[in-house]
Amino acid sequence: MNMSLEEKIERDLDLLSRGTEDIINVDDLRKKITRYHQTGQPMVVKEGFDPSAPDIHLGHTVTLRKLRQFQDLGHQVVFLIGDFTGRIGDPTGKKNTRKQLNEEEVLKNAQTYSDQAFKILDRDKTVIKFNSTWLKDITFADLVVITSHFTVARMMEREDFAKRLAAGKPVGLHEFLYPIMQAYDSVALRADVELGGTDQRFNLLMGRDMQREYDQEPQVVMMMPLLEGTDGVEKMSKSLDNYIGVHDLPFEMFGKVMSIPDHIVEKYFILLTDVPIEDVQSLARKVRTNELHPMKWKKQLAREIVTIYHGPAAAEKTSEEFDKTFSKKENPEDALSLAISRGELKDGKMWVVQLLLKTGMCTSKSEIRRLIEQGGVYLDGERISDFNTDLSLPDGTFLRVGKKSFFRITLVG
RNA sequence: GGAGAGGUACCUAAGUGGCCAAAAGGGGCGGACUGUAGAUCCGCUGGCUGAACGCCUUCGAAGGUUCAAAUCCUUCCCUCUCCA
Repeated sequence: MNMSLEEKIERDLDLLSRGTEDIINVDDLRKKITRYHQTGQPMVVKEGFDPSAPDIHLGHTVTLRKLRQFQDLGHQVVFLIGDFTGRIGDPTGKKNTRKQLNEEEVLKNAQTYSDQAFKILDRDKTVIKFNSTWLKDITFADLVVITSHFTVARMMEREDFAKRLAAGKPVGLHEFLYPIMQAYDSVALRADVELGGTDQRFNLLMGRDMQREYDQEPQVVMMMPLLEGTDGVEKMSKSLDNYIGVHDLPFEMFGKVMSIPDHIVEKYFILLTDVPIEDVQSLARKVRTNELHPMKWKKQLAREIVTIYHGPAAAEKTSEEFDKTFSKKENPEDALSLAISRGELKDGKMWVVQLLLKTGMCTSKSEIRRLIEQGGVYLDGERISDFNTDLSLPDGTFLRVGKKSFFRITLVG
């Protein structure tokens, strides 16, 4: 079908705006899109990645998916690895000064990081760059010139710096350099668009300022909302252990999605799935009018997400498995296998505490004893509440620890 | 360089000689319940010992005083505020 130029531009704008929190500014974006359609010159779309946490979770995929949309429309994505800045540690949102990483750690993380990102990005349409390429050669003299464009007051506008200062927390001088370097990256790349979370507002805007200083057209700043983790309150992050990893196994991924509170389900639909926006809204409406049960709603979300990372077959299977395990309380099929060598058994028996230690989920025996006394341990569906019990363990015995951990015992040797 | 405040468990934070393995809240874990790993309620939350209320280690670090130290003293490290 033949679209007019106007229609193409509006279509692109609509698509790219889905789920965004803020775009600074939309007119600039429209101008750049128009130029693309007129001249065929793609936009350079940049996002920087801090390689301090090597595991990608759904929180990261919010902007990655947006980058993918740019790619699908024909634009050039630069996956910028902040190997140089990573050694400083982005102060964004931190209540405390971040620990600095050494070069080796940063590079290793960068590798695993980009590998995982290609679960979402189109590898052929992505350029990977390291910001050390240009930042490492900056001299002290250069730095003086660059930093002279910015004032201390300007730096202190930043909420997290101001807050830390007000709270009597330390702010390292080197942390001022982070936004400056990130802004300089935009100059080095001649970025047309930079993507980031809303927490990146300050850093992203610095890029615009810096580009003006270097007589470049300022980049469009596109901010995506921060994704709450499974607790529904805090930003998804590995350190808070409220994350859903793109590498999580289907069952775990499904379960973690099911553990999010109801109020963020719609947001997850918008930011993490390709379900058309009208459908997302109609589902949410049905939940509000009690036409759709919140649990069913959430199960659909879980299926959508598992489908993206593991395919539709896995999603279907996992969904049934979940019902069996938690709604009907049956033993799940794919429990982790726990190998026990026959030599470790005495008269075919093993002490519970010893067995639990084998699972590797508790490191201290006091913790195990507590777990048992509180009734969190089941063997073949029977609760073991005395830690003095010796258990006979035939091959294939089913061990359940707490709500979510299941083991199938395999005898070896 | 000067003056003052502070560093307590995963986090916030109380405790200023014995009643302190250390209040309270958050988080986490377990149980009950059910709508799911959601909500609510209850319990647990340093380690060791096949378990008694027995031992060991922990309140920035190292020493010291004392029958007894998170608490007092000395030195050191770190942070904040004000002044220069």
